[in-house]
Amino acid sequence: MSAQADSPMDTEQTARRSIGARRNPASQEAILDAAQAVLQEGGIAGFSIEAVARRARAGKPTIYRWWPHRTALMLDVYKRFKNARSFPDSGSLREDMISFLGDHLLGFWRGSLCGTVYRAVVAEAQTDPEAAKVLKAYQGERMAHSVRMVERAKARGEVPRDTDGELVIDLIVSYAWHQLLLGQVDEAMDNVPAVVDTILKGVLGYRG
Amino acid sequence: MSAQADSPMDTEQTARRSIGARRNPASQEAILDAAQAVLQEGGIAGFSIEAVARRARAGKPTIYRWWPHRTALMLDVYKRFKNARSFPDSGSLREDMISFLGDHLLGFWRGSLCGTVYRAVVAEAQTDPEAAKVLKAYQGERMAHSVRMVERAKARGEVPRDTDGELVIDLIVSYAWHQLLLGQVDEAMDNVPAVVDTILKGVLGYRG
DNA sequence: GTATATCGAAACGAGCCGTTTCGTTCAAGA
DNA sequence: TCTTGAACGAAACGGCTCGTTTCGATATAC
Repeated sequence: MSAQADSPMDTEQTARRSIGARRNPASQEAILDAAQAVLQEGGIAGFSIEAVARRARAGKPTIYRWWPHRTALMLDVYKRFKNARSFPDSGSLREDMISFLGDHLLGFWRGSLCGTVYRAVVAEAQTDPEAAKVLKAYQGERMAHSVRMVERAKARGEVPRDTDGELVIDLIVSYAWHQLLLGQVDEAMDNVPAVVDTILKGVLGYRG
Repeated sequence: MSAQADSPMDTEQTARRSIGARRNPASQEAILDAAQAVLQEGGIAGFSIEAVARRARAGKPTIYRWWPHRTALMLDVYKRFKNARSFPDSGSLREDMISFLGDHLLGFWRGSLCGTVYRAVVAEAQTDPEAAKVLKAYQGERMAHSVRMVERAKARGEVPRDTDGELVIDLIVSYAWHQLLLGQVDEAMDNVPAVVDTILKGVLGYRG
């Protein structure tokens, strides 16, 4: 996260100008930095093209030229966070799930302040159908990766072959979303093992 | 739902005036009707106090006087839907949970078009901290009611006394939220029994 | 009879929207 | 070498919604 290393203010000291008949990478960087800063500070509420342009010392037309919707800009910010994080593979489904929920989802959102950005994206998807489509596609892609956790457990004989892996992942992700959207990520960290155990073993002592 | 019976247009024909030094119920009704119509037609995107006031033929100050935030107005619209629905009490926790998830949450959101309103409320809570507080309070209130489902099961000896009822409810609600916010309520209906069974019994055949 | 609180209407300044115009900068191509 | 053309930041545009204020009319409560 290069943006984390630098102070939020020093996106650029000298005024940027055109570098000829091609896109200026410095401007692109500065705009993304500014968008990230604005999102993290004010959430989606304070996120406006005007604010981003001011902060980046860029012209509004420059932003509109390269990002058709403000959702596209937000998603680009989010993708900068989405670094290559390898999925857990501890040899135990329970450990994998705990790491997935506590580390990959909740911990990641909390630690990198990326949760704020993600909340904004989810909120935007409730408004803009285009954003909804992009988010849904992203979720599908993540699901395809996450479900391997369960597939590996099947291969180990840890769970039966006919286990619905997508349902298991979905329950975990749903819990994480719910806590994120209610602003309870910190508190939710404590419940991680209990959530995983409930999904794996159900309500202990349940007599159906 | 009286608002469903009437045409969306005929909130009032004659202009409403003050009826003295007290709140005008007709105006309150007209504003809620208008807010509901605007939300259902345009989602949160087209929802503005101006639009509601125009449609209700009401003054903006009248709205601001009685609803401190637009979120409060949206939530009031939602509550009009949610009223007078008794929680399931079938004598079986599994049946209660299936009814809760499939009927009370997903089915309700789908059937009454109320899901659109709720999505808007959740999205708004990502923007406005005040809205987030209101929504969180509402969730807490609902949780207090929902958790009785589990308490009754404890009384029947269906689950142990030390079962974490809030966690069980939370997992159900989280799943419903996730599907709602991704616009997958219809598809989610098919998974209701599987979700409930997973929460109650875990992954069948899991060998931890 | 008077005080008081409500109502709808209209207008306010502020902010952001998305677009257009303008002068500058410089790579690409003739 | 010289011209073309795209990208840049700055500024301004008309239009919209915001939340607030002012206003005259209304009718209850005291």
